[in-house]
Amino acid sequence: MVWDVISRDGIEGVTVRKIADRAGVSVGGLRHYFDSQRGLFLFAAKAMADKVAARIAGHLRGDLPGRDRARLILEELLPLDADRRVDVDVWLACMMRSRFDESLAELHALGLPGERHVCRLAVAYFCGQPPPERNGDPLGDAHLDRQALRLHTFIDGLTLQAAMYPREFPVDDIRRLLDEELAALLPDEPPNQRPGASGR
Amino acid sequence: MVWDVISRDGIEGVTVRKIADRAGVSVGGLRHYFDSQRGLFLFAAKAMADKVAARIAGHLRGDLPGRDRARLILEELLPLDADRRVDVDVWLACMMRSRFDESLAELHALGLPGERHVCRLAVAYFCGQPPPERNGDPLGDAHLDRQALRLHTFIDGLTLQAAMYPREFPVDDIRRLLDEELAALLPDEPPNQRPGASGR
DNA sequence: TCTTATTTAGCACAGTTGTACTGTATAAGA
DNA sequence: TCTTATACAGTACAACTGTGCTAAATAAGA
Repeated sequence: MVWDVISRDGIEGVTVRKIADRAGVSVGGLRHYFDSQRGLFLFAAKAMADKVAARIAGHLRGDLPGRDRARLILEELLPLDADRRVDVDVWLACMMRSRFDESLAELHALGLPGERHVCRLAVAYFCGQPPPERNGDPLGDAHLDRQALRLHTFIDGLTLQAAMYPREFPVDDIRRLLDEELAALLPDEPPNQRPGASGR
Repeated sequence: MVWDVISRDGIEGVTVRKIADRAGVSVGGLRHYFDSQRGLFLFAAKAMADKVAARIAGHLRGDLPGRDRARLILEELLPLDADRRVDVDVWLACMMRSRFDESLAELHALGLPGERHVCRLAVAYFCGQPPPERNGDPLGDAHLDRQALRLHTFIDGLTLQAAMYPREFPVDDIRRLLDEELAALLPDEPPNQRPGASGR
């Protein structure tokens, strides 16, 4: 689909003909479903976002220890396997393009708040706090909310670096970096006690 | 120049005609200096990298308190004014494209190590440690080097977020987030003490 | 002055892109 | 059966792209 093309050739390689070829139809056939390229693009991007959101929602059900659940949630944002690598490539490309392409404004508006909410969810589960209800709600504990935002920024950076330099960021390293960051940001002791002593 | 076009219309808006228009020459005139579009692109990208590197090198001279010097260095990587916003836009666009455009492999290869070295420099100055000499050298203190890599990832994330959502990241907030991260990552205690115990 | 090299302009050309349009199967309903 | 709506294929076209080529302007040297 569109995703593979973006992930393989970059977002500039997305042409109606290439997509039609890959989908096994003709350009006219494609146009029957999408009246314009922007429609196709928006559909693909939203479908991808929905897919990731569904995977995350799947981790909200069932009963796991909070920290495991938090890790599973956050790992959906990282390029830890072929699927998620494609997701990240598409996501970054769409975010980049949405800065200049007005037709992707909808995606742009949902991107940052969506990720932020996911990070808040993860932090809440990690610390055994009640998760925020609606999308923009901050965490009850102000300090914890700040840590959630720091985590968000860190994850965005890690995503970017790992996506751009996959050779320098093998999967195990990404997981380890995430774990270390979680341990440093949210030490499992009463918060006014010395938070050092993280694994060394 | 090329930079303005990238920053205004995105990297996909970079065409020889638009650049020639903006530069006040004709397409033929441009071609006299750059035999191909890739040459032009590479030149612009390297010139931008050199400009930023020169600004950072300027902060290495003179004598300032280590922490101020560290902040000045790191702030060169963040979109804190119009110039640096353009730099960041161009840099992100080039990094993105260099994943698929083989002619930018040189840039790609220098991107991550360069940023990493800058972060190591900043951390060294911030903590009064001897700065690394050559580009790939890690910090002497292994823990400090890990913190430098964490800082690097955080800064990449902050850069990305601030570049994509300038409205949600006013300059003062970016500065504050950087300061908070520095304070959290590198608490100002005697260096042989356990890291952590950041006052709260 | 004439000669020559450099710099710039303008145009042509082939290739690619998004999109509109026409025709043709296929399936369903009456 | 005929009718009709849907799902495609194929093509045409205008716009735009990078690049090559030719010619003119300009500067410099002798």
